Amino acid sequence: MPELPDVEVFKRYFDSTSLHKKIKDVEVHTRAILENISPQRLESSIKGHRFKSTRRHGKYLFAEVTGGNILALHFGMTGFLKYFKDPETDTPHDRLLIRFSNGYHLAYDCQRKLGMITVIDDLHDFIKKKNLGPDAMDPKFDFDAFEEVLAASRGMVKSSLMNQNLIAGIGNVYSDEILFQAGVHPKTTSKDLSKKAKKKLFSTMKRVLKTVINNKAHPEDFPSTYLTPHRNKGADCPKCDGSLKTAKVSGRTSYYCDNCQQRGN
DNA sequence: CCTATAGCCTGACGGC
DNA sequence: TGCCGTCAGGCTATAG
Repeated sequence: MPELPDVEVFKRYFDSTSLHKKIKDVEVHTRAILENISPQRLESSIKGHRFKSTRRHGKYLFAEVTGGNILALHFGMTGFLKYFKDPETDTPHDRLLIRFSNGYHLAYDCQRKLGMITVIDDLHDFIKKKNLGPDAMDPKFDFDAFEEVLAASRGMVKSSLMNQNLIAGIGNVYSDEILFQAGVHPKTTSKDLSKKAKKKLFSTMKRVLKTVINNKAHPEDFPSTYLTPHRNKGADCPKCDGSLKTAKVSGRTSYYCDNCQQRGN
């Protein structure tokens, strides 16, 4: 579930709660969540420092500490952050706990352990190693770049949108939303899209991501024509009289409306 | 080269 | 009541 907009909301939460505070202690509660680093090395990389800035690329969040090390976080599908003071209000699956000297804590919670945490020293090296495509919200990722991505992939357009090596940040839920708002059927093959449809898809992608971020990624606050709050079997289409359908695309359940979303065009 | 699928992981839910 | 199968969807590894 944590896709680009969700992680952007996490970033802002991190910024408003955890920047510039002295890191008193670091506790790794689940070492399986660590990638290529020991609990000891993670601890010594950030302990005694302060977070000075954060960045986001796709679904990854990066927090740089004084001294240069960068804490890299991925949220899998159940990850989130919580800043709190009272230990009673700790989350049930806190895999990493950062204690600040002001008495507050930042927990990284991830029930299903599908997320990951590591420490890196160079952002661009990391992005390169992970073979991540451009961030979907990066202004430099413009229509020409988007068109190249679609031209390079032969499969279904939903698969292209979700492929992190092509575009970083879009997952199952928001690819469905983008396709629904653009009126494109998820099983449309990329090569069947007209120039006009590609342009609409591109501008819709940017607009949907921005709208979701502006609504703090809370589906209940999305515009009434949005699909996301209706992701359950047999739900009514928020735009027409029909009901939503599901189909498997790239092994994921895709929600769509046969009436509102056309193949091709 | 490319895309599709299985599996990791945990908890919720429905059927029997 | 309680057990089992299925599903959720982030990713990687492997099969096609």
